[in-house]
Amino acid sequence: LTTQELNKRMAVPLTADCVVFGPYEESLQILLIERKKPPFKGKWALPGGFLEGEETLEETALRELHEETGLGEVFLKQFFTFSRADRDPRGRIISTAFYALLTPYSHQIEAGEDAEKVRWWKMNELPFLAFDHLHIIQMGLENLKRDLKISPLIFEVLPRHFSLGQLQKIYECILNRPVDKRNFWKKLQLMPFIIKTTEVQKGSRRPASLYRFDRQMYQTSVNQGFIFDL
Amino acid sequence: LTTQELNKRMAVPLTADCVVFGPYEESLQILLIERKKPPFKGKWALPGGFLEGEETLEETALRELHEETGLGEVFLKQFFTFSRADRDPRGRIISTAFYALLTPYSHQIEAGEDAEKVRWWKMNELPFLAFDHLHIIQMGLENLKRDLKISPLIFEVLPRHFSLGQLQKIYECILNRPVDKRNFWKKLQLMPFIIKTTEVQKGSRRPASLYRFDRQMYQTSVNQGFIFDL
DNA sequence: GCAAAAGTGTTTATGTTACACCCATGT
DNA sequence: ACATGGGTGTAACATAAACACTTTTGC
Repeated sequence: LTTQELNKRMAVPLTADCVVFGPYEESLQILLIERKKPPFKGKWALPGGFLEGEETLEETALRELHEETGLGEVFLKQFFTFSRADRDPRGRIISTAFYALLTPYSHQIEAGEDAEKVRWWKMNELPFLAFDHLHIIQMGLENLKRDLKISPLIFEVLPRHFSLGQLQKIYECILNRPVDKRNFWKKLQLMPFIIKTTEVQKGSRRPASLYRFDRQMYQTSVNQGFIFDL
Repeated sequence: LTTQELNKRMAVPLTADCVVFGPYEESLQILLIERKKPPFKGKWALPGGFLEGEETLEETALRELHEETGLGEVFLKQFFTFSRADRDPRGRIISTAFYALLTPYSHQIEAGEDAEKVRWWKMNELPFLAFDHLHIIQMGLENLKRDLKISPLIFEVLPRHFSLGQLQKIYECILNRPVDKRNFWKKLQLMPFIIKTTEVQKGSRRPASLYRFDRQMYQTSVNQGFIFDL
């Protein structure tokens, strides 16, 4: 094999990085870890790590997220592969990025082996970020917003039974703008896969009816030509 | 370094593969090459190849497309990275896929070094495809259709000056359904960045007015809140 | 009884769909 | 003259946006 032939099969270490969005109250938050090792030791970064064994990148992302933050059973969506040669000071490392969506304080988080700390940061108060992770976050948010409008992503964030108020708050906080309650509720109630349960949510003030998202009914609707749009 | 440590930096060869769409007359076509070498020697596949040197994957895609098919100056969009361990019989190879859009017979194509032949195939008459390339094509088409609706992609396919009839035909052939002429034209004429030139297209029958897409005006419109939607 | 979130309809404006004929040219 | 694609407007319909008050509970 000539040098050129070898070059053509140049092998590159790959990582999967996760932009975990946690909408909470008024602001969208992101889960970051503080790096324990160089490079960028002590700096904040996206959870993620190297591809291992026979895994797909999707599996890498899930595993690393679990190892570094304790999160499991999370919805992940691949959105871009970052390949600039100078994006990592250790040398050439290519990263495939995923975003996740969950309710922050209903999941336990715990710093894993490679992380000094883990915590939620508000989108508009982010610290200095390692590598090109700020850029990755920005692209992740753009993709999330676009996908949210045309696919029933939002139900991944919610508990199995949820109130329409909860749903609306999450939506508002991701899109970062207020939404008219009546119009929003109307739209949802016209979706045949949003089903009112007999349960109510007690606790704060007037109890709210709880709804559930019926995945199977959603599939049926889509097959019959339903186009999701919020 | 322990085996595990080495494992964590497992390096993988990367390829960039291109799904080149060429809408023409009634049908959407895809550019394929016939492979000159094993594996899948003599079978049809997407143009693409290995990442080299300091390139980004975007640069790899452009270069390989040029080397294998003769195409240059093409609009490319990254849409997914395929990472199943068994997707390539040579071993673990990960591929980042791009789609491109162009008018087929206004570009010269020519089989390069690694290709026996290059030719356009109709979407609904595809031959047996190497690797997971059929799957890649399907995902590429889904992404193309989605992007086409909300971004001014279609102007990448057209010559600098184009008639609304040309535009409509391409649109119909990608979406694979007829479109109402008057409604379609109305929408376009309301876009401030679709500008009528003084030129006309002679040749066939009644001459058609030619329009151009003003990229700068498009940016201005978007900044002022314009939301592209066709 | 008061604060706080749940719940509910109607009107207006806007955008989308459906639809058919004349025009300018080449052959 | 005729065949071909270019070019144009309106009415019906559907969807989206604006808007405010009553209800139920916990404190």
